[in-house]
Amino acid sequence: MTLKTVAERVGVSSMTVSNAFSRPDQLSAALRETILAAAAELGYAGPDPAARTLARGATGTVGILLSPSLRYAFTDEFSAVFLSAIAEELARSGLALTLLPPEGAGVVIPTRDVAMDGAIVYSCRLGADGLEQLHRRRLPLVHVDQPYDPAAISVNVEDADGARAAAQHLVDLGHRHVGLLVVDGGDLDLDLGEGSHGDRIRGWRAALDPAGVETTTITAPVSSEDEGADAVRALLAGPDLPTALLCFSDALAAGAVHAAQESGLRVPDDLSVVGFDDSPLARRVRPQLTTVRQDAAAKGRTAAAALVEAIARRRAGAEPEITHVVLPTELVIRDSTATPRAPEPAAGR
Amino acid sequence: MTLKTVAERVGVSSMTVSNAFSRPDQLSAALRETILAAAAELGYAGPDPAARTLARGATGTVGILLSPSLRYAFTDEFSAVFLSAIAEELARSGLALTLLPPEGAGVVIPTRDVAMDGAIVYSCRLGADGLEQLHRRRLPLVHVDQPYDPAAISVNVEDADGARAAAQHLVDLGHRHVGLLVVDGGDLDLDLGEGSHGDRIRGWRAALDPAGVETTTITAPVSSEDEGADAVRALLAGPDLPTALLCFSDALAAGAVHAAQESGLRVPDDLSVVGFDDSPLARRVRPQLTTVRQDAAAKGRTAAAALVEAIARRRAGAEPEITHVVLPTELVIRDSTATPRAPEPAAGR
DNA sequence: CGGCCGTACTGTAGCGCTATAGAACCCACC
DNA sequence: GGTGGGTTCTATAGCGCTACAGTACGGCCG
Repeated sequence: MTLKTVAERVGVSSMTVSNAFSRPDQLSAALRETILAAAAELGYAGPDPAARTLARGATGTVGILLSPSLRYAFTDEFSAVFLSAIAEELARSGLALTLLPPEGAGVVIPTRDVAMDGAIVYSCRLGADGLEQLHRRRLPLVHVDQPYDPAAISVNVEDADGARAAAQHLVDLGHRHVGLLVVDGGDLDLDLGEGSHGDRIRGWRAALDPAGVETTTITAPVSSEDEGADAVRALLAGPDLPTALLCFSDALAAGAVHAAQESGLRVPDDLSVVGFDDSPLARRVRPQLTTVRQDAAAKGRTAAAALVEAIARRRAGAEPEITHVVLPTELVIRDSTATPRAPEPAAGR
Repeated sequence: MTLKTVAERVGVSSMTVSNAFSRPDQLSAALRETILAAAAELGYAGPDPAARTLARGATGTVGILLSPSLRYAFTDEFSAVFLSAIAEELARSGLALTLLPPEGAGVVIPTRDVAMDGAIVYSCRLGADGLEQLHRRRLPLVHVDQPYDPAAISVNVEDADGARAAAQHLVDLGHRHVGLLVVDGGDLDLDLGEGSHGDRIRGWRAALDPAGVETTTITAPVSSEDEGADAVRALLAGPDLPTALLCFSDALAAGAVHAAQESGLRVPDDLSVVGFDDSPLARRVRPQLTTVRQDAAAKGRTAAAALVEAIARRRAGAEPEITHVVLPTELVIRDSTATPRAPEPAAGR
């Protein structure tokens, strides 16, 4: 059941049937109707996508490499908005979005073996297998929240600036001991972390260290409310509590708030909590979270649009245009931060 | 830069190079090393996926058709867990997951034009364009939360039973007027809705109607906390309030709880609220939600596994085996339901 | 020493489609 | 009435790979 089957049935060349499906302006409307009717009657669904892909050199799909786990991307509300914005922007160009498992399991490795027109790389460890395979394929690529690479089209946000503003806010309120709640994928070097992660930590430090603020770093395995709560429970069980907590994400911050409230602390009176992202969650938590706003939907749309353009240039045979977009962040002060309850007379330690 | 380039460089046939990449057991280890080294040196990334797809008849990708909007799938936490379970289960077979925009925008229509080995159809309107295109392609398909179709492999949950149990719980508590908070995609016939949606409504009614309970139906455009809150705010602004609310999802129920609390009502004393799904959200809301539990991860894994098997059978030339899995639901009684505050002396109306 | 098997490699024929160039024909228009 | 220019349809040559059916050869056995 191919183009040829239909062509023979109608008595035209297979090229004409191809045109009936793919380039309607190349034949008369009447003949096209005849052909489409014959195809429908034969149960022919249209040109085989695989063959078309090979002949045209375009797949209609774009990949996204998410790390560390697929689960994180869906669990985190901010990330979910980002993903859906990408998918929707791509849909406007008729492109589907393929989620690429970061590590190939067996003999088939999606990052190497799935046909696609380009890919978005989202907060992946450098050196990850999948990332290297994508690069080797010379696909049009857009990096999002990755460390700066002059050779790669990238979309980032002002992570460091936003984080610094958040930390400065705590310093200004008078906090002298601040907890840092970050994500530990397992073997990241936290203080020299890559991409967003490292930038935020560096941003916090840029405000805290010069002010002589004591810090305590705690980690959650992934960015989720439950993991954030667990990490903070462990912190609260120990001595020498910080008076404020800077969190890598709103999800972690929300978990932190719950854990604090559970153990009888009041937020912000006993513990100030700052999130990051300003996901919808930030306004649902009570008290509403002070956080650093970034626009997930804009980030997704920007990345998708950049990739669509890169693909178009490639197809036109043009040189790729390397662009580096940096979207703004903004400190949003809500109800989860306040002056520390009993300001310590002097710095501890 | 093709197989042939590498073949000529090494001085072997292109078939041998192909084997070096795809069937290591077909050549000596030494030659394979030589070939791989030459490929690396030339910057050859491996066999072109598009050509391989055409020649082998397998793509390494599976589609998922989500409706009504991509956004919903990510926004709803339950659905996010379901999706990530699918993606993870597929990854075990080396398959990637392609998100298919439900309606094609332009000349390229993913459901018709993207190459894939099979697809999962998730809570889609029957008659949706995308759905029909997938069927026409005769792809291995698995339906999830779709209306019963004897010809389609399907995974469903006991929506009606779960919903009936939830409604019966309210009846047993003595509620005589219950609100139904459902999703209105725009033009669904609510009472005869399809798939999960209709089943849940029918389940509620199966307990409420025989007991003579008065019902008020309100709708939210999508299943999200914010939309649920909006819908309930509108309800609360009117007269003749129900004493309990049955919600299509936990997200809607959570929004309902927030809206009720906002306007000074206590849950469950002034208003009982029942969710559906038992997503992680249900335990985060205060009071914790009474809800109908279904296992999102199991549903995702089951659907993915069924599709993988259907693809394998197809590849082996075997007849498809039509299976219909129905996963259990379970009423989970937590803190958001109670006896109505001031039991009306007799039925109203 | 001939026959037979297993391993290692090769040649060819597609997979189903589309790009491109070109053939056939009709319609003006000078 | 010839010529140029549309429009409509066709023939061919790939796209880059893999399945399959070989060929070549070394070793082992009777």
